Amino acid sequence: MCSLSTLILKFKDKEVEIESGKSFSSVFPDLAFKDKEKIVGLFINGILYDLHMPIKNSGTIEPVYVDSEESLHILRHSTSHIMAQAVKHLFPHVKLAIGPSIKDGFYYDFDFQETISPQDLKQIEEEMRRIIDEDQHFERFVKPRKDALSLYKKESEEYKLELINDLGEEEEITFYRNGDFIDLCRGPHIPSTGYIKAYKLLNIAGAYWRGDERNPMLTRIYGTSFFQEKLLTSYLVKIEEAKRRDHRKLGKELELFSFHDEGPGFAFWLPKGVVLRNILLDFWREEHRKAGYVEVQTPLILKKDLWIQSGHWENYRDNMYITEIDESPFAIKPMNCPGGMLLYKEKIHSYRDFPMRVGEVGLVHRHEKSGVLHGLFRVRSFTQDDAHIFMLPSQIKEEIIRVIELTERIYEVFGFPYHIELSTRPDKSIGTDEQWDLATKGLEDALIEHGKGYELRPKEGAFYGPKIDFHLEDCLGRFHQCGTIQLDMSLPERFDLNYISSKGKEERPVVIHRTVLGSIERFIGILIEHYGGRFPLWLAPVQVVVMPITEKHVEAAGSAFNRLNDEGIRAELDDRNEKLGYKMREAEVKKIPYIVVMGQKEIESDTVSVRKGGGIDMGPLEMDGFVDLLKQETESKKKQ
RNA sequence: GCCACCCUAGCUCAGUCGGUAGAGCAACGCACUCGUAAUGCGUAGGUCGUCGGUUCGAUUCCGAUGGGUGGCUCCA
Repeated sequence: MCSLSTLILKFKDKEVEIESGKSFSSVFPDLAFKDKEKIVGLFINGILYDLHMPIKNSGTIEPVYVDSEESLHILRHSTSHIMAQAVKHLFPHVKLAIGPSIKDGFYYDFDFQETISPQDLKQIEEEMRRIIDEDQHFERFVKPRKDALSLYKKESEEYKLELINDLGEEEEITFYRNGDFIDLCRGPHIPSTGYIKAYKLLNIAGAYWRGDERNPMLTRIYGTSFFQEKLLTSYLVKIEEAKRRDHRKLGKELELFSFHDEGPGFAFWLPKGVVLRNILLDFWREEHRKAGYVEVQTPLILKKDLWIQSGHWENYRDNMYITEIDESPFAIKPMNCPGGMLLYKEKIHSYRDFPMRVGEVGLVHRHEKSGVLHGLFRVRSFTQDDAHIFMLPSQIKEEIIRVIELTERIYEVFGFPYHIELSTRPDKSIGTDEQWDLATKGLEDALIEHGKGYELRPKEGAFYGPKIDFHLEDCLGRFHQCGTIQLDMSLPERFDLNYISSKGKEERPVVIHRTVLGSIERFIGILIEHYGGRFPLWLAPVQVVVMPITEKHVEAAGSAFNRLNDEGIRAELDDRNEKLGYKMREAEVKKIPYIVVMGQKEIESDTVSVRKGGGIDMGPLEMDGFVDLLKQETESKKKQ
């Protein structure tokens, strides 16, 4: 890198010569960009820079305009600085940690001397307003390490000192200044604070310094910002929509499940919730039967010795509930696999049995830390749609592909897009390097052959093997981990599993653990939010409500209800002595798919009046036709 | 587990700068017999999460504890 040389910047078909070390803002007059005031950064050879950075390489440049994804990143990073600046004005003794931009906004971590509560956010926002209105210019500068350290020593900014000390010797130590605020920062930043047209501080949370629970707990303030007020508004509307769809709220309103102080993290299932669970499991069993699975059930409580043998005692004990029976220690199962291993050993297996696909809808209990519990998404007791597949090492790839395909078939019915992650060996694990390499390669090969892309998650595997995880994307763009495929080369060893090979010798089988839905509880939570409580007909706990107009029509409504009931349709009869509008409203609030009205007209014409949930009047239908319609819609598992 | 905040009737929420509480909906009763998102009137319902402290007096202030919410760490 030569600071005195001349650089050549290419933009479209133009070329400009500039002096090395000048910033992009100084290049502007020489390049014919349109809407220059809307440019907040540039790509040079595909790498993002802001307008403050000195140019040190020749290359092709591409402007970054307001409202692109990259520009939002720049904007939000700058907004986090302004928030820190405002906080520093209001709380001069605060210590600064870090303040990056994140997916939907930004945060800054502070070490406050005083406690900060959500009420303080308003005041901070007001101070930010002042800074933004001043339209302070951002300015980038470099400091020698020594100066940078002494600056922060003087101000007792211990976190900043730690950050500088962690920077490599050869790295430049850069700062950004706007107004009276200086922060150690790589950038990029917007040209001036006035670029922030809309911002909002959202919430306060605790966060460990550098994400390590052994470190001090800092105070994190989250916020977001946009280049346009209306984009902030629509973001806030989206948050409101997510609140409306919250499965904890809908679960209560729709009477699906409940939680009680007496069992934190343990869901209670109400009649309608149980209907939903059973429908889901019926569907699951049907798909698994077609895919060649059998189903078993293993006990909830098993002896400690078993958990020692499986490695859970050593690696998973903190998450296990321990109990005692006849003075010997037992544990409630946190996973189904050890029980499954015992079942395998029931008899001698031949290579001809393979692959053996053994499902188990198993209730597991895990002690989760109290702070992580979250509705059905994170509970202490949940039902895994588990299966263990026993097979030859040579069958790994094909079998994993079959599991992926089964998973896809099931997700497709709900209309969930998803992505796949491959997690490799964690620090705390059992098994040899060789086993791990082989298992990881097996998963990798299957993913490559299957052809859908995947993300690599180093060290995120289970303690007994690498895993493939499926992350569903719901209708609000949030991700949820559901299915998982884990290749296990350790349990077969620990349980001394064997099969008789074609050569008549005892050999070690390979085991896959896998789930598709992951946890029935979590999956139902996701379904509730995905559909906003308005389930497609095949899943709806109540499919039809029949309502007579007055007491005179109760009998006719009753026979309509009986007919539906006999046809296997989940119907309810609302024969309360209430006005039609009242009952109608209640059925709509409960998001019932179909409402049947029975009055004089219907009795005379031998029809039923049908209203589709959501307010669509379908007019009078003959009962036979209506039943067919319901059956077809149920059968097709139509998405909405 | 950690940080901040919250906990008042079945639900959603007012309220009390310390003098033992109120609305709407729901429930129940009565009247109305009704045509596609709330008929009217009335009745009942709360030791203000629990325990302790300060105080003449605590739902209110303080402390502990339980549960929840938003995050962090962890995870199906």
